[in-house]
Amino acid sequence: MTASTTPSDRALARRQQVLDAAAECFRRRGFHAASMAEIAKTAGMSPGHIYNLFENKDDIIAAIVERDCEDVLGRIAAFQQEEDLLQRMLAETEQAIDEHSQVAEAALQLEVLAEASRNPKLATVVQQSEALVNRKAQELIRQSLGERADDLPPGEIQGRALLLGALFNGLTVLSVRQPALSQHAPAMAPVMRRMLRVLMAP
Amino acid sequence: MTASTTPSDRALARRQQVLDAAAECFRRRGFHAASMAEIAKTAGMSPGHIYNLFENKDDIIAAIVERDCEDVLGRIAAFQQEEDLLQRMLAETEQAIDEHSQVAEAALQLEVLAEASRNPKLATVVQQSEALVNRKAQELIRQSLGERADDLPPGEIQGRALLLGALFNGLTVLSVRQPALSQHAPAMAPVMRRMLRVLMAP
Amino acid sequence: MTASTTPSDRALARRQQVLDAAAECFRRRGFHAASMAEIAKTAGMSPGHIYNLFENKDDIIAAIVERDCEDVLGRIAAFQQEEDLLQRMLAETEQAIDEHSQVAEAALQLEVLAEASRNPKLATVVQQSEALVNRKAQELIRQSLGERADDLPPGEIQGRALLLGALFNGLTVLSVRQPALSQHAPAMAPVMRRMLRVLMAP
Amino acid sequence: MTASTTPSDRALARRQQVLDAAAECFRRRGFHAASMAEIAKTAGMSPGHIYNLFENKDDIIAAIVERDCEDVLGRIAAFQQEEDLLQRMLAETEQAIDEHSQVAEAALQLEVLAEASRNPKLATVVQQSEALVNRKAQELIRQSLGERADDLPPGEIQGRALLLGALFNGLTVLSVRQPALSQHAPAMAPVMRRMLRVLMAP
DNA sequence: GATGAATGAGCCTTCATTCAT
DNA sequence: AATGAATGAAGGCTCATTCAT
Repeated sequence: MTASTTPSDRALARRQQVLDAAAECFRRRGFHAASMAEIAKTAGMSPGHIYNLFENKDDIIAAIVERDCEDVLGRIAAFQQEEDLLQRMLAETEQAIDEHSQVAEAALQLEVLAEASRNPKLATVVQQSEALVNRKAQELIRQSLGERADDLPPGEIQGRALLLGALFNGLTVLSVRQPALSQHAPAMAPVMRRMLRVLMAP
Repeated sequence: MTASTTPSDRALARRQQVLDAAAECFRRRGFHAASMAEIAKTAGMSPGHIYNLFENKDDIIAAIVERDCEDVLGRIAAFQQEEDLLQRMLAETEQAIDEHSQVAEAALQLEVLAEASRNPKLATVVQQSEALVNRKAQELIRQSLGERADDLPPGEIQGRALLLGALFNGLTVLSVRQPALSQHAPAMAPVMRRMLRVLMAP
Repeated sequence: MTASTTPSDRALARRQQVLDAAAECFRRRGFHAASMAEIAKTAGMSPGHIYNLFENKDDIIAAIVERDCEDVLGRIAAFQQEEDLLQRMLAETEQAIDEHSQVAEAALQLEVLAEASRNPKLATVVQQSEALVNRKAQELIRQSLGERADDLPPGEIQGRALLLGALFNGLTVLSVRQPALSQHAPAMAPVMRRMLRVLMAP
Repeated sequence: MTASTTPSDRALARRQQVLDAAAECFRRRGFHAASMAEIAKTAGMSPGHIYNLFENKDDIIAAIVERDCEDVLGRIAAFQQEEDLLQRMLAETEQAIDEHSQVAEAALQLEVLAEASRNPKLATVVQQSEALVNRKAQELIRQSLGERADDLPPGEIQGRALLLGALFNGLTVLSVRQPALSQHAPAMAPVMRRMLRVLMAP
């Protein structure tokens, strides 16, 4: 009758609870400083039970990265519906800058990346996520270019997609390096728009 | 007796030893995984003695950040001697991309930033460093613009400087997200050059 | 309805399943390293249900010891049918040595004994088992001696039975101390036969 | 000046403290039930410091086994000075039986052996110890036989040494299987003497 | 200045056991 | 009878930091 309370579904819901709790703790304290005990308490379950849902602490960040990746892909997909991509991006530049400037979220992302550079399993997840996002970014650029995409030299689209990623990732870094950054969003927006045109227009 | 081995000088040299050792360990293992014992061994002194030179472990990364900052400022200063800045940057784009793609170094930087978002003392150091670098970046841009700098709307230079920083920091992130990145440097270079023109030319 | 699947009978069969699974796990991993979860999985039932059949983990080894004891008693009883016990034992010495040199089985027995020295409940089971086996050993020796048994000083039979037990238990220990032992079985057999004569012949 | 307080010597003394404490705890609670915290407390030092002296908990039993082995070898060596070995052994049979019947010590030995069957590092230590003791046992037997040793078939000495070991190890097992064993020492002694003659006399 | 022995809090993880269903 | 989700105590081990020498 109730497909939503299938054992597996329950476990899935519990996993989400843990992921939410862990993300919160990681943001608050950092990955290493957040203890499993704290995560368990935040998730409203016992430390031991977390290990029925995840292999270990590393497995939790890996799952967070995967979930975030799906989230990003979803947002990109929604974007792709847009008629004139570039116009939309230019219209929302200030907002995009703000979104990439949430310090707590940024810190978590940076820490995950640092961790990934030494944890092979996490590295795999991160790189596969990135590969998916990069592919979508290329699609976005092609879509924005329309038929003129075919005239570009090989590698050009890839180069643009990478730098588009770098630009937004760079904002994330800046938000930690200069938490006052948000005050400068108005100053950055016009310049940003010019860069977006370079990346997405012919 | 000998002025060159004044206690203070000796201590300074010892500090450098520790900083070198710590940077090496941090790059190799990460900030949290590198133990004081390992750092002490690498630096060729006892763990206890490190505490005569630094207040604690956090203090060591703070000092590393400061030293790195001075290094960057020095390189920027050398750059400022250049006649035609933009030409030089365009000529060295590939090399600049490569330099920002050293994974181990990148990981350490990201970890430091993540740490800084939760450690006020480190945050201060990071933000002051960033402020200095940002000021230099603005000088660079002004210099590149020449007298036309004065025609720009207020905040424009700051916006450019910030995005210039974001772009390079973004490459650092990318080098962790896509360690295969270096293969794409040739594809990125032409696009990168166009972006540099947007940021540094009138 | 069907007498052969009476609740009690079913429970008994389930208990055997658990004992088989547990013995296997204990042999493979050791008593402490074998988890109830693993035993349950091996037995093809849930961890929770094991607690409907046994009071706790200790209770399981106790039951294994009891079962093993019955097994040994059965084999001794079969032996007792023999016309000339001593001849039979001398004929099968090599085989007996081999049987007592199975490392995995030996390890489990030693572990159980160690455990018994601190767990009163298990101690009771072990000591009662041993008492039964010892009585049978005395019968065996008496049978082998025939009417000459009556000429022996009091306690002599008990002394022989104990040392007979010690000798075989010693082989078990040796099989762990020297896993290469089986290579030496041929060297031990002749000596062993002389010792058996000392213990079982007049 | 004081060679006995050399750093290395101090560490050695600390190690002995730990070994004494650990042996006591292991005898009292068993290897798995004895916690490092308890051992540390018994040894009068912090848990952390034990890890400056030993690699881990397993390393501690390994060291205990090695120390015990040296102890046994020492006692055998003292025995070897004896003019008439067999006479001495026959004279001290009751005492030897008693010595091998200390339940607590026996339990520890059995547990170590069980552990060794699954822990390769410990297995190495146990087997090397056993090899040394076995060699000494062969020497003992040769010495007892005098020149008649040369008339024996090859392997005979080894067979005797192994069974000599088995016999005493068997007593250790019996002391756990039948803690009341000591009451039977008088009954066992005469039989034991005959077995010793079989093993050590021509 | 320099050592390194020593501390002890705290972490991740495991697992026997329980209980609602 | 049977499940398996859930608990929570406890364990081995690490490591920043201190301090007597």
